[in-house]
Parts: sequence; structure tokens; C-alpha cells
Amino acid sequence: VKHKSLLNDEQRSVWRRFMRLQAELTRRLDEELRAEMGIGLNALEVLWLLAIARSNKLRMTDLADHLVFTRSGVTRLVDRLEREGLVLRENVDEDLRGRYTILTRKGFDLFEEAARLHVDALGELFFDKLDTRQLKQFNALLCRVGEGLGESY
Amino acid sequence: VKHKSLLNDEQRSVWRRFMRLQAELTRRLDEELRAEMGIGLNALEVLWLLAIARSNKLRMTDLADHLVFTRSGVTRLVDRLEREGLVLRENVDEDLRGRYTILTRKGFDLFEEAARLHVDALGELFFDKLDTRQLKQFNALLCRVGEGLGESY
DNA sequence: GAAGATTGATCGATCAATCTTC
DNA sequence: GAAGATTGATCGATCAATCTTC
Repeated sequence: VKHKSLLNDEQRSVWRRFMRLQAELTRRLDEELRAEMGIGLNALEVLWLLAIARSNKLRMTDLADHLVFTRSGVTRLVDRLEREGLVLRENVDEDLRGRYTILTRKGFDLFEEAARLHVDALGELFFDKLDTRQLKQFNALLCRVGEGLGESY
Repeated sequence: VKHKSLLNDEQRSVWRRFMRLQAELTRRLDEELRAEMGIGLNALEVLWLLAIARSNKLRMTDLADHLVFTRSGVTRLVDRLEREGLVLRENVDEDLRGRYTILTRKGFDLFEEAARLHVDALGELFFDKLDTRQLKQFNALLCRVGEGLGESY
């Protein structure tokens, strides 16, 4: 049996490349980060959100809103970070349902080093390959495709 | 404490958009496919590889080489497909270590319907938003970034 | 000893259910 | 009853170890 596809070659090529590039980049960045710093890409993003937040603290909901995660996923991830002493949790005074996740000194220090590492790797794997014009183009294309997919995309 | 980042705004924007766009598209495509056809995106890719293969069969290694998966991941995925009767396994005559995965009639029929669905969704979410020139640009950028990351990227 | 494939243990995420406070 | 957060069960993947054939 033979299959007749409904995408043309260029479309199939773009789609496969897009998916594979993301997978490969994620794999490499995550691997390096785990090997050198003992945390994954997702953990780094949590630390980053906390590092730029006012007082270095955020509620679970705020974290979940800025991540690709479900609420329960965020809970588990923060559990792990807490176990390693990178963050701690604290009740929210004005709303007894809420919990803050707070970046510790240890967490901040680790974040800074991990961020440097990550940004270097990202430069090598991604940004060094594009000039300013190409970067602008890329951004425009991503915006175009992401349009209407949800607020922050 | 305050964090000084080493990426400029445009770079950070591109990277976040790239990762999020991929995550969101994957999530939606996978969800739709699961709801309508009971298989995920990865399973569809296996069925696709088999559908375009000679005699509709491939060895585990061939599958693994064309997927983002590890060998054991492929084994488990094919296990599931076999349980649902979409593929079956058979020994390789010339090499007793090897196993073929063979697309069944049921698997092919399901693949055809799933592929139609998937391609339609992909059109709506992705290709309809780009004209020919933009598609070419996108492809060029992906190639550029993927250069030197591994053969097929 | 290497290559092809699988298995057992584990990891990191989701979903649905639950608990508490609003 | 809804919102914030967590928990128990499960899913889909990986890794390291293993088995068989080369």
C-alpha cells in the first residue's frame, strides 16, 4: 500500500525540522545543565522567574501561569527544589490558601552560575548562527505562527 | 537581589517564543489526535514511517534512527501499537537478532484517517499563517540553526 | 566483544480527586 | 460553589543491565 500525503515537501520539511531542532536543542541544553549543575531546564526556568520577581518570591499560581506546566507539575517541581534547599515555601498572609515559593541564597547562587552556563550554551547552539537580521526574521515568523494561540505566545 | 541577564531582549524573546510555540502546538496536535483517534503524535510518526516503508515494515533500529527516541522507548511504543493490533512483529530471517515491525491493515487504515486529521490541524495551526515566501524563510532559518547538530537536522 | 532488542527500576509529567480557604 | 494547592494513580519516556546473535 502506498500513502499520498497532503503536505508538500517544503511544508513537511519545515515541520520536521522545527520539531527536531527543538527536541535536539532541549536535549543538549538539559543534559549539560544536569551534568554541570544538577538541575534541569524546567528547574532553571523556575529559578529564573523567582530571580526576577519582586522579593524573589511568587505564588504557585504565578509560577504555573508563566510556565508550560500544569499546577500539579509545578507543585512537584518546587517540591524537588525545596528538598535541595534552592527554594523554600511560606504561607501568604492575606490569603491562607496561597503559598509563596521563595528563592534562597543557595538557590540564587546556583541560578547565577547555571544561567551563565545556559546562556553560553544557548549562544553557541543558537544565537551565534544567526545575524541580527535573521534573528528579527525568526522572531517575526514565530510571532506570526503563534498569533491567536494564547496570550503569551 | 537582582539578576543581570546576558541575553538581549530580542534573543530572549525568540528563544521563549520558539520553545513555547513548539510546546503549545505539540500539546494541541497530540490532544486532538488522542481524542479523535486514540493515538499520540509519536505513534502517528511510527505509523507514518511504516506506511512509507518498503513492504510496510521496518526493523527497530531503523525506527529508532528516524525518531527522536531511544531504542527502549521505541520498543515500548511498538509494544503498545502491537497490543492495539496496529502493527505486528516478525523475526528477520537473515539476522536472528532483528525484529520487523509490520503495519497491519487496521494500522494502515487508522493511519490514513489520523494523517488526514493531523494534516488538517497542522494546516490550521501552522501553514495557513505563512505564505510561500515566509515558509521558505522559515526553512532557511531552521536549516541555519540546525547546521552541524547532527545529520538529519 | 559489538549490535539488536528488551526488561526492571526510575523519573518527571499529567489527570482526576481531594482538602482548605475564599 | 470557586480558587489555590496538593496527593494518588498512572503514563510515557529514559537509563543501565541483560539476553541473544553476530
